[in-house]
Amino acid sequence: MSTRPTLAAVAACAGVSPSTASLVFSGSPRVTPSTRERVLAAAATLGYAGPDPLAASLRRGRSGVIGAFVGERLLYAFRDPVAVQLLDGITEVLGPHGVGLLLLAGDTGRPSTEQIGRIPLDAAIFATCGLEDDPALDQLRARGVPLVVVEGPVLDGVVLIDIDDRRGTRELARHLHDLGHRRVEVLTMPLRLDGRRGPIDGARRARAHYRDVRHRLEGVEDVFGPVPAVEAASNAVDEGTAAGRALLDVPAHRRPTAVIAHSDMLAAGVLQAAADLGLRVPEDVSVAGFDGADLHWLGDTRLTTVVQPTDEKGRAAAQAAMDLVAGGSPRDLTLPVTLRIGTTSGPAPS
Amino acid sequence: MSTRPTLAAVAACAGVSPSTASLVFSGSPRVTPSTRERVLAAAATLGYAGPDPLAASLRRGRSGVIGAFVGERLLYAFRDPVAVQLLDGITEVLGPHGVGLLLLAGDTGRPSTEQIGRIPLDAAIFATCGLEDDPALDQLRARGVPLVVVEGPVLDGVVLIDIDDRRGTRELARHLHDLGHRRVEVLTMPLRLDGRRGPIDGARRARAHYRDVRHRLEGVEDVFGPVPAVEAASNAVDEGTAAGRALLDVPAHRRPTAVIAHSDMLAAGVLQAAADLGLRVPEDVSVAGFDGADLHWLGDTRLTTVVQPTDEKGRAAAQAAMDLVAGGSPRDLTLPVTLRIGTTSGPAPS
DNA sequence: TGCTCCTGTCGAATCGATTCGATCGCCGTC
DNA sequence: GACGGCGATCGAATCGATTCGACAGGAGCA
Repeated sequence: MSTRPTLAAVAACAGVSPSTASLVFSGSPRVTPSTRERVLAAAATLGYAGPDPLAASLRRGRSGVIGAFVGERLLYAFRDPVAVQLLDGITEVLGPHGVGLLLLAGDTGRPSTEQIGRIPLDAAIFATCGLEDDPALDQLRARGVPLVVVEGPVLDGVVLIDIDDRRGTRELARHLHDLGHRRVEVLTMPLRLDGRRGPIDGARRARAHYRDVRHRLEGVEDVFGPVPAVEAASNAVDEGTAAGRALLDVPAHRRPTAVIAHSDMLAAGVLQAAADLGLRVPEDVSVAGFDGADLHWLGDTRLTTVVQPTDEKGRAAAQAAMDLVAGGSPRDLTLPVTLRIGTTSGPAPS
Repeated sequence: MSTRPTLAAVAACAGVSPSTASLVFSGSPRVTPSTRERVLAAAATLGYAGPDPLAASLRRGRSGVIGAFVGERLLYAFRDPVAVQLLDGITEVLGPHGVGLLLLAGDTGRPSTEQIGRIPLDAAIFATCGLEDDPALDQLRARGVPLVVVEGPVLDGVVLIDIDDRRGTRELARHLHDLGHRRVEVLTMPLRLDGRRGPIDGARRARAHYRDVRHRLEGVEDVFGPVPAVEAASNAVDEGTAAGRALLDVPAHRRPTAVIAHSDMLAAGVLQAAADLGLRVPEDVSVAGFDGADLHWLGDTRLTTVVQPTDEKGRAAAQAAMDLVAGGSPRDLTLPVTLRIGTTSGPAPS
């Protein structure tokens, strides 16, 4: 009662050696049915529910836990359909392997360096926080934990799962260019997580933390050349609305004819802002996004966007992590994106 | 290079015993600064990044990981703002304690009984899946893992964090009754996760898996007596829309004057259905929800709802789990809810 | 009957750290 | 000068299972 029985106790009770008992619980076929039954009976008698995962993990050298870092506090990270879908893709692969997913949120100020050192992880996936100088990342590297980053920094010995951000926004930009748009503005996701919003200058851009943001900007510039860009403080709909209002609530001759947002969430906000200002989409202004998330509350409006294979990205990341744990050395991967033209882009107003 | 250094190696290199080295890494004040430095220097030389969490866990008897069960597949569970907020509340407490949150989703058919047995958990929280006969729950109980259930079944030795569902819907029902409503219908969350939807009969109701659903139904009946109820197949907006259409698309004299949904998500769907049918809310029909989630896409519409302290619920569950791990015996808890009257409830049409 | 081969079971080492009680040396005090 | 006390360090047991190589006994074959 006071303490849970051990495998050794079960073995003793069944009159076999601990090794044999262990074989039974690991489902080895090399143990006689009668012996197996005797051990299981002893286990039932003693109320033994199977080997202690901690001890087994130590011996095996693996804990069966893979960590996923999401940059922000959970509450905000999970408002982002892309983050959720990514995690879903990850669990889809991990689950059947009997591997658990541990969430690590960089919420409470200090990114819990303490915590990271104390938790048994077989590998870690940097899911939505591709910082280039994340201390948590460094620490895990030092500990020798296999690492996978999703759209993160390029680092030695770290597997990178990427998407072709730049090509995506380039095609999108070309689409808008073909429609006659010349006055285009970009609304980006945060360059750093410091709550800043507003126009992006060179200095700010140079200090960008996130590679994907840079790439999505470059794709647009491949077509339009230098383009005014505005930064949102977070990837949230109301951020998009606020930024959209600032972009669109100007005299018509100075108003952009198209707004390219770096995410569907932000684009949805811009649509809202346009509606608030009485602007028609796409007649008065075209709006485009990125991600291909299905934002059900948009109703019949189909956003013009760059569709990325988010779930595939999650699965690939998880698979890479599993491979690393198994001792393999999976290769970096860049997944393709596709342009999806919806009802929010049209010819530039004359 | 081939294998990571151990604490013993560091100790040897520093010329101290393993025990002393261990003291250094656990930050004990009882070790001389010069010794400490020597050990740390040796660690740096060998590239030792701190004690192996697995070994430490085994010795300590704790892994620093707490599991959270979310019933459905992640993708669906996280569409529910309540689930997300609950998890956020949990991490809010766990994070500062250096404890990680492991997500366990009952996704892939078999609820991964295998997985549960292999993962080192200090405690588990059943977050959004209060099944009364969950095999995972039984297994964890057998293993002696401390358990907390949120709005789940009442079980011996399991801490229950609850909210006052029944009182909440009772007050809501009284509000509607006071407004003159007499023809009221209820739209419930799933009674079981079997994908069934439609009117609920006695047999179905008797086989309900979820206590909170029952309680929310009883609260309404406390005021209105037996009331027709319809079940949604999941807690999703479009489920609410489908059910709402079925409820409202009938001749006016048979149409309910008020629909009480068991969640804000479902209520949002009903609002959508009403809009689709050209019904005004609340002039033609009143709609109420439950949760107090802020569904930003509702715009200016403020849903009449029962507000539950979701984050507080998460924090309480996490705190209880921490207490259990520490050897305490936290008490069950029932948190209060409050009625919030919005713009979607008004006098019954005559 | 004797030898080999195979199968089921056992012993013992191992995974890597933590921790309690013991020890050793040093300083202060009587 | 001897002894008490205290603080830093060390030894060794322990956490609970896994696993490899050894071993014993029975079956098959010559």
